[in-house]
Amino acid sequence: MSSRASRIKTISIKEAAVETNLSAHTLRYYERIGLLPNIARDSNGQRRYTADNLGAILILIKLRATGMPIGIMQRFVQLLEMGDKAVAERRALLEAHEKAVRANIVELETNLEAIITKIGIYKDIEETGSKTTCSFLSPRAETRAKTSEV
Amino acid sequence: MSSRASRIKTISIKEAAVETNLSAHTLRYYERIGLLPNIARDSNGQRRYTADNLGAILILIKLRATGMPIGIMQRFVQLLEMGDKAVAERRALLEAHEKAVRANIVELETNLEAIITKIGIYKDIEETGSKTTCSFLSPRAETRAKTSEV
DNA sequence: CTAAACGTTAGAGTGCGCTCGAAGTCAAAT
DNA sequence: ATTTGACTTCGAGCGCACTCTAACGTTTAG
Repeated sequence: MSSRASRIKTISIKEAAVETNLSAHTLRYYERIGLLPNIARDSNGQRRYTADNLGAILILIKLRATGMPIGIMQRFVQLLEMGDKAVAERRALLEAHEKAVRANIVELETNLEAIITKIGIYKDIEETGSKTTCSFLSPRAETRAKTSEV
Repeated sequence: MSSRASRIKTISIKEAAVETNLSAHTLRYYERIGLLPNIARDSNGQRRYTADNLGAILILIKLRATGMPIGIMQRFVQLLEMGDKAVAERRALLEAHEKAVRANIVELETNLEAIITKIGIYKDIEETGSKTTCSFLSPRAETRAKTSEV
């Protein structure tokens, strides 16, 4: 195999920040709290990010973007550090998260439905100039009198 | 029309909390910050919630559950208080929110895809007992050597 | 030689959305 | 008469995920 020293291309924290769309502050923060172990340093003690590091960061970003709390991400990274013998646990963790995200999406869609219905009611009001008492569209109010109209 | 006094059924804050799944604390908080104007009081100064109030709360909850920031909700409530002459603005606000929520759902789905792919990779590892170098499934790492495996 | 540009650390601060605590009022139950 | 319990206000506190500051070190350009 080939490995005579650091033939591997690495990038600075600033470049990594650009690549990942995180701030350098956040990259350091993630490292501090254990989400990014094994970030190499150069002779001046400055961080050098490898392609693998970036790959790891990108998946962490996806986990965050889907609402995984930092605490669970820390657990996930711990499992990563345990190597193949923790693959099953890692999978279980991700599957639990998948379930949570799916539930979240369903909740968003359901609530969005109701909001869209409300938009429709506003359209009607704008067109007819007043509230067409079409009460089955709105479970309450909006077809009502003065108080607490929605 | 019928309205001889308070023939309208109202409920206490505790009951409203149960109905809405918010805490009484949160109901008071929402009122304080202007999300719930016009909550009536009884002779002892205690809050009494009408069905219309509950209706309003329920839609506020849907807005929050879809990620609308409190600040925008305050604006929405202001528009509500202006009555029909602000219907168009209200609709615009909700339509902007609809757009944001749709974008959010798409983002969740996209990221979830990537996570599910990773779950698939873990399944493979569990089955074959090692990493089948099938690099097109994983844009990086996981099919790699020791460092920063994901 | 100095200044700018970039990095480092430890720790403090921020913004959001609640959540709670303290001190007080009131009414019904004992 | 007093206790219980639900309510009130106001302000402080909390958890999360950053985000920034201060003080300092190193490298490069003029």
